[in-house]
Amino acid sequence: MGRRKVEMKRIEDKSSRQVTFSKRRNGLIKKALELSVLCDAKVAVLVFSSRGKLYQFSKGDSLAKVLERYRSRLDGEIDSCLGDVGIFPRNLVSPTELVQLVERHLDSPSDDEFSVSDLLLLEKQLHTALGQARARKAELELESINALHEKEIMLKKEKEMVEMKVVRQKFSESKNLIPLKLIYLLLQIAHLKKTSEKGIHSRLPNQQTTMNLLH
Amino acid sequence: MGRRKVEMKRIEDKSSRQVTFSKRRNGLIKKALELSVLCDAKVAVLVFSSRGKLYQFSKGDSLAKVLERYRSRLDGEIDSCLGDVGIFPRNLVSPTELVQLVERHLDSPSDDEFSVSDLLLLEKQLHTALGQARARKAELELESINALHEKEIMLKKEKEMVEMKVVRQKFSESKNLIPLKLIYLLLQIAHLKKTSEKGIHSRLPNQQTTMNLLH
DNA sequence: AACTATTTATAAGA
DNA sequence: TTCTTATAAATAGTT
Repeated sequence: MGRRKVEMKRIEDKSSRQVTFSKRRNGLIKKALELSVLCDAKVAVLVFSSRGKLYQFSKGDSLAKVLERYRSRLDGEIDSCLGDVGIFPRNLVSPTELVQLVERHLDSPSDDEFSVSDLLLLEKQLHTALGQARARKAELELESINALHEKEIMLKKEKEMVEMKVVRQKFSESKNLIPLKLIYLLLQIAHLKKTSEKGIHSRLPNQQTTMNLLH
Repeated sequence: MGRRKVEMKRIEDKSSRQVTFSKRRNGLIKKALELSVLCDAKVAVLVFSSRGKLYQFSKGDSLAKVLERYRSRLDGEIDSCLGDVGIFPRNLVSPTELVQLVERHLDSPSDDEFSVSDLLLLEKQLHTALGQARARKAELELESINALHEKEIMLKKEKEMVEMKVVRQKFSESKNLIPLKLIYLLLQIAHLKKTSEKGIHSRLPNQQTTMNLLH
């Protein structure tokens, strides 16, 4: 819809490709807004320029929620850390061995003072706190891409505080800390596997600290 | 762009809202396709109708990758690890049922506990796996320099160092044995959830076995 | 689901 | 880049 019809293929001229990108990106986001408003739908649009810059739109829900919703439908995606946790023992013991181990344990469980409900509660709390921080952060990001970084810092600190609060509280109540330690290790491994596979550059507790924990 | 101009507000008539939704959704996705082709960009569009049905488009990358890219900017991965651990049991059985199931196993008398040397071996194995993953990750990290990410990493480190400090302190006070059984239960449940949800081949003890163990 | 009168998006030009 | 404008494209209301 311009002076002439354009072929549907990559625009070779860099300059006009840039101009078209800018115009059409705005157009797409406008259309997305209209769709969400007129039809009361939840819409998310993510656009990465070829240079990697991100433009986004979402309405009807925080983008985080839209993504969360999408993730819950994902099929082949190894997206959950539990999936990763699930794989890892295969590298340590054979499946058969593992089955035997588990069966032996379940057939004659021990009297463990550790409360599973405590652990589940803690995890639930963590999940809630993190989810809230995450959703709020996403909202703020949508407001201002330019102010993203400063807000990120603030939110991280906020999130950190919430996390620490829960962790501290839980630890102070618990007499049995080891299970969390192991789970933490599992999560670390899952995380590291995931990030190294996908080339994501975020980090877990640094090496030195973790080493100390282990010995 | 029709017979008359429409106000930018929710269409009240349900039928015409549905028609408009369908038309504009297709339009939006077409526009997204054009943008990605003409300008060589990575574009993802997610649309949820008000009844929750998902329509999507992505090009230039698998949608999963686009989302992953977004997620990597949004959150540290460990957040989602914890988050996923936190929510996983819900889809399997009710939280209450789950807690009861697990506790029933744990509360029974024990005559078969893992030895300390078994646990030490497991830790050693975990440590090895962690180290390997970390090495792979370090390689990848050398490749990419991104100022924003660097800052994110620093923040993350800071946060996690504080966390680990607390964790380490607490652990140093503790000398408990590790309830491996709990870990295995978690793994089983995770696996069950995964296989039942996603219909993926078994990786851990197979589903039948695990089911039998749980009931 | 088609049709078409109109509005809207945008390609090229300034 | 931004604006202008001719034209292509999308679509609201109709059939």
